[in-house]
Amino acid sequence: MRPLFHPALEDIRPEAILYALSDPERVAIFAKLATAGCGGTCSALADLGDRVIPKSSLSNHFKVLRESGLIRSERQGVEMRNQTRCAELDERFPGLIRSILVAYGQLPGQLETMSREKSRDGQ
Amino acid sequence: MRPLFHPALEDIRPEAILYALSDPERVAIFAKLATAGCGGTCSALADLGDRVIPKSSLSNHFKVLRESGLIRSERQGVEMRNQTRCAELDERFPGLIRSILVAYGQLPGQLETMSREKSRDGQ
DNA sequence: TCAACAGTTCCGAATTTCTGAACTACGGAA
DNA sequence: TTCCGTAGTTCAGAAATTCGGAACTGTTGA
Repeated sequence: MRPLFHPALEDIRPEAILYALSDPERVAIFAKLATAGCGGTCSALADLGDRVIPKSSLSNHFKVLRESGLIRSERQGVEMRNQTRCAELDERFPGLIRSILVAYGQLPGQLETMSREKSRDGQ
Repeated sequence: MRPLFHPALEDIRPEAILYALSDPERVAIFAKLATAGCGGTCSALADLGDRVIPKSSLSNHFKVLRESGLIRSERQGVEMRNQTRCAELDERFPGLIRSILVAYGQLPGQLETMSREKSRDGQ
């Protein structure tokens, strides 16, 4: 297995982020990952409720998320641990991830403190 | 020529917005359109500096932008007038368009007053 | 009626996406 | 050590999408 590629923060491109998150399945995966308490393994995320994502497709979704800079993946024993790079990303693209998740109606609790411009003026 | 389709505000899907703006050429077009004073015709937007977009590709870019709900197109005589739907969009997806354009380093002056959560807390 | 222009549609080539099947990597049991 | 089971990756070919030149449509002005 070839080593996993993760772009450096400064190499993350907005078009890659938007492309990765223009697929509702990937958004669902990313949003679940951003939810504290989720193990972050592939198999834990395959079930979308209405359909189970084939594992080759799932693996590809993780690759797209990883190489766009949205998540970090690390092998831990037999499984893969995935976590979002939200904090870093918010530094580089302030408010971007947050407003995307809000648009999808997927803002998880953990992210509610991500951007400072949060609930300052009543909304 | 078949009539131009524009989605109603409530039918606009975030995945379509992100997909449309995951292409840097379309972002460049959209950002130019958002700039006050730009005529908004296709031919006025074909020149990207480093390359001229073929007109069939350009027409397709406009179609993607239009059908995702990002712009409104209206025939005016022989040419087509295009304008962004930023104000409406910001109502439906607060802060989204703004943070995307900021991420691309493309925030035009007109939009600086778009979102209320702007420069409230120093940045 | 015709020519010129702005933009759209068509269609074939190139690229990308999808997913089942085969494969690799690791851990545990014997 | 060898074998097995589990987690995930890679491969490969079918399907879908994108790209862009050529032909076409709609509009204005002569």
